[in-house]
Amino acid sequence: MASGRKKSFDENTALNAAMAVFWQKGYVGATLMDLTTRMGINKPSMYSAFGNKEALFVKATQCYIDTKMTPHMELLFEEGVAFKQRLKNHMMSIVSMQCAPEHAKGCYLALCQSELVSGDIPEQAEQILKEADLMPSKLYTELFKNDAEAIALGLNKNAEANGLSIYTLLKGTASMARSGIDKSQLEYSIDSIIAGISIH
Amino acid sequence: MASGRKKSFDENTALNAAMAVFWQKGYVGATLMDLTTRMGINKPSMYSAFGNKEALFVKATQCYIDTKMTPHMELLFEEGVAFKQRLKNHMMSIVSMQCAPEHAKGCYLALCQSELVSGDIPEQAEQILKEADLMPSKLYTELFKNDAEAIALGLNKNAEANGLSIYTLLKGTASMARSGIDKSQLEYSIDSIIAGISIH
DNA sequence: CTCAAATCATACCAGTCGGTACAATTAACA
DNA sequence: TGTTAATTGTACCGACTGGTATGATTTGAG
Repeated sequence: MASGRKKSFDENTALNAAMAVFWQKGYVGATLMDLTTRMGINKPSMYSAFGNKEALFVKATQCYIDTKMTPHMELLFEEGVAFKQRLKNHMMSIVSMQCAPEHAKGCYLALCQSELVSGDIPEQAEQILKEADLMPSKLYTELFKNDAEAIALGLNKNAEANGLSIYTLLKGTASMARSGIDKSQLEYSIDSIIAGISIH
Repeated sequence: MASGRKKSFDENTALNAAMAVFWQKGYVGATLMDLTTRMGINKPSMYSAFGNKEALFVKATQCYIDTKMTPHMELLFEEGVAFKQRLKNHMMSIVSMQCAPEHAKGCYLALCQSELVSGDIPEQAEQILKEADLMPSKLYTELFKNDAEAIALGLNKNAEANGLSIYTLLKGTASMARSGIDKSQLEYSIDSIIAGISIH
């Protein structure tokens, strides 16, 4: 069975490039020209490797979740670290990424989720974005509800509200980071608010 | 001097409709079709009345600042109201707008500012968006720095950091609101964080 | 009533959008 | 070394983008 010409690009490398473009321009704003140029391939290669723009976006988004988002989440459950410190490590780690110079500022997901209201986002893209938005909410709530230390501090009483406060703050830093604010100033805000975390 | 046919639409009404479209879709996402349809006019009428898409956007944005943003700012300086209460009134008023059902959820400015990173926003649109982003930062900082009550509370020591914390939180509620969260839950977050406002 | 000025609707412009047909190129197997 | 399967580059598709030229319509002033 003769099997043909070799692929001249690495799919994973190309996917990371696509992720960077969506991170910068969102779903609608990213054109196939933007994508294929930065991926270093041309349209037919992209379509044969990923399907279409929507499928590429879904894969790029999943790649973001797996490689960028998940590592921050694991900091929340690190053993031998105090509850508040875990929370702080988690948030600082996220803020650091939001301000990193290697890619677009802010949060890939927050940016693309803001496009959902337009009604111009295709179905599967919408689905993964909505799921990704619910995930941290649930995770924070469960953390506040089940963590032994959090229970001892009485933070489990308002687990959901406390979780939403954390999430709200991080969405705020994402937005501020996208506007180009310094990392140090966001860290200072996080520090302040964590310090006063009665939370209630 | 004969002077012709009457305009069949009200410019201000049309401008408000355009504002609603940009609020929903951002600058790039809002097409002339979207705009003219919701404005109830056709393209030549739009171009003769407003210039082009960019000029329409600048006017719509200025309209947003004047009619939507400014009123919230005045709550910060209301006489006979305690400092923390003014801050709370201000934030609650903004959150209420971010969740209002009459128009798109979230913040018009935060949405369009997030498009700046793409590099696809024309010059004058970019300028007004950047100015509008700096304004609240300055205003909060000055409030913390100069308000008699804030000085008495020692909040003037970290005026800039405190101001940025407020702004960060409100950008967060804007993002959460856009995702469709309930107003009551955001109010709860604001309440909690204002309560613990040592701020430091 | 006439005529000039302003707005209206239609139809069009070049450029770009996401997506593809097709043929030239490349490589592994027989 | 052919043969065949896969990838590549080019050139194209209809639909839609922001923006306009044009002529019909409507108005007020003389």
